[in-house]
Amino acid sequence: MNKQDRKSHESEEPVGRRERNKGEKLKRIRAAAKRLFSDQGFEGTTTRQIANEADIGTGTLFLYAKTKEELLVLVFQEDMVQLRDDAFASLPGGGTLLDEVFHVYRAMCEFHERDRGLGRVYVKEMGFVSGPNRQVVDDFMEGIYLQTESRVEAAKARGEVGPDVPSLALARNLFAIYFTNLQGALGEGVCLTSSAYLNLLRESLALQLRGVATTPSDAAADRRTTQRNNGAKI
Amino acid sequence: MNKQDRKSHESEEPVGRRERNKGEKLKRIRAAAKRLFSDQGFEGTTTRQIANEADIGTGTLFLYAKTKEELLVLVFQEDMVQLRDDAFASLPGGGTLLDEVFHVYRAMCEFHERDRGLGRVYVKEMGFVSGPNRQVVDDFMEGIYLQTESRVEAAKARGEVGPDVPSLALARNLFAIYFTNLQGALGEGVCLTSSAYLNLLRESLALQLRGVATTPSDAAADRRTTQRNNGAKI
DNA sequence: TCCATAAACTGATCATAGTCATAAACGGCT
DNA sequence: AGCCGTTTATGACTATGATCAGTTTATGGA
Repeated sequence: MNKQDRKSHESEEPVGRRERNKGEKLKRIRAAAKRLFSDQGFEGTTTRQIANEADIGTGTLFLYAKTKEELLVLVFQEDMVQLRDDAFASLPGGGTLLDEVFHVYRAMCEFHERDRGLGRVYVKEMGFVSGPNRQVVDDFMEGIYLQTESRVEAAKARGEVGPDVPSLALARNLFAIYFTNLQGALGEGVCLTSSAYLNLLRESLALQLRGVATTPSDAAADRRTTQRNNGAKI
Repeated sequence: MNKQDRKSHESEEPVGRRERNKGEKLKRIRAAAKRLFSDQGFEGTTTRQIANEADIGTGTLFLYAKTKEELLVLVFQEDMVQLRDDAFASLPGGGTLLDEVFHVYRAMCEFHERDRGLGRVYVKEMGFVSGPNRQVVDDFMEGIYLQTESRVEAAKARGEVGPDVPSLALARNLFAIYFTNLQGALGEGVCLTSSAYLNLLRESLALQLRGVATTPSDAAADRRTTQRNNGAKI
């Protein structure tokens, strides 16, 4: 409260020197971690190197990230949020829901293929981040789900998806399918941008949309959906 | 080849002392790791403790498991394979495919709930095991998929599932849904045996089976499927 | 039986993630 | 300004996963 008073008549800065310093350091840490992880990989980089590059003490680093893995989260967050929103923003019009979902997840695959080592650690740690950076991951997922739900709603409006289908649950299932495929492919040596892999992913996503019904009526509608292959040549 | 010759006329043992010793040690390591991980958790146990309990040198341990995580794989393998096969073997007759799949994954959830710390590490490492123990994980997954496919085929025979549905892809998707739900629940504090969580899981699996179609025709058939709640009380 | 080779074993040693007691920097108060 | 409680910074230190050069043990042939 005093801080607010002070701020109002002494400075236009929204924060004191303390906060500002903290922000600066965090930025430096992010930059250092990003550069070093990219250059030397995750395991090839030591926390000391990062601390050094960020020009802080080795102990200080762990005030900003409880573990080395959290540093990675810190780094990836920026890129991934950007990527996610770009992918959703660049959806070409006139496609099916499958086309749209595949478009997004393909973009993510392409991203991870660029640095598989980092991708591996990221995928591994994603689910088990705790502390303040937990929020970062949660927000990222929230964004995925919200934007997917929005596409699902649009598909409902087109009559492509039944009105009683739970959007969030569907979004979560689609992500689960993407994520587990990703995990498998990163674990083995499978190339995430090979058409073999991408087709597999697309078919898996299609299967979630198609369901399991016997009726040949919507099997036709579905075949229409499945065959538009969106540039992934066999 | 010489080994075979020798074996045939000098001893009934299928292996020499060397092999036998190796087997013995592996057993001791497994037992030690199991006991210590259970008692003290994964992170609370040091590799030295395990080596000590198994009565081998600290360096020897790493001849049997390249990393500490591989020790975990070693331990879980026994339990999980057993659990998996028990779960499939104990399927009550007369249920839908959803009932059957849910039965299996619920059993696994119950198992992991007993030791969440171990479960967390297991889920984390599962996908990225390399070296000789990679095979252990692959075999486990193979078993899941094969047995699930077999249930899918049965469902096809009942007319519950369309004949053109790819069994393996479906099995993989169902596992993906289970696995990602598990990961999320272990990451947060969510109880894996709470009916809230189990219902969520069941609904997610149901959604994969139901698909996204508008047709109310099989929505009816599906509702029948979904409501049999298999003991998970709300 | 004895030797030569290869395989398996070992604990001292290393590398590094993460801790902690201490110190510096800060902000509010008089 | 000058003091005081609080937050932030620091690097020596600890704990532990993993390695490796040297040793032991098994094996198969002479």
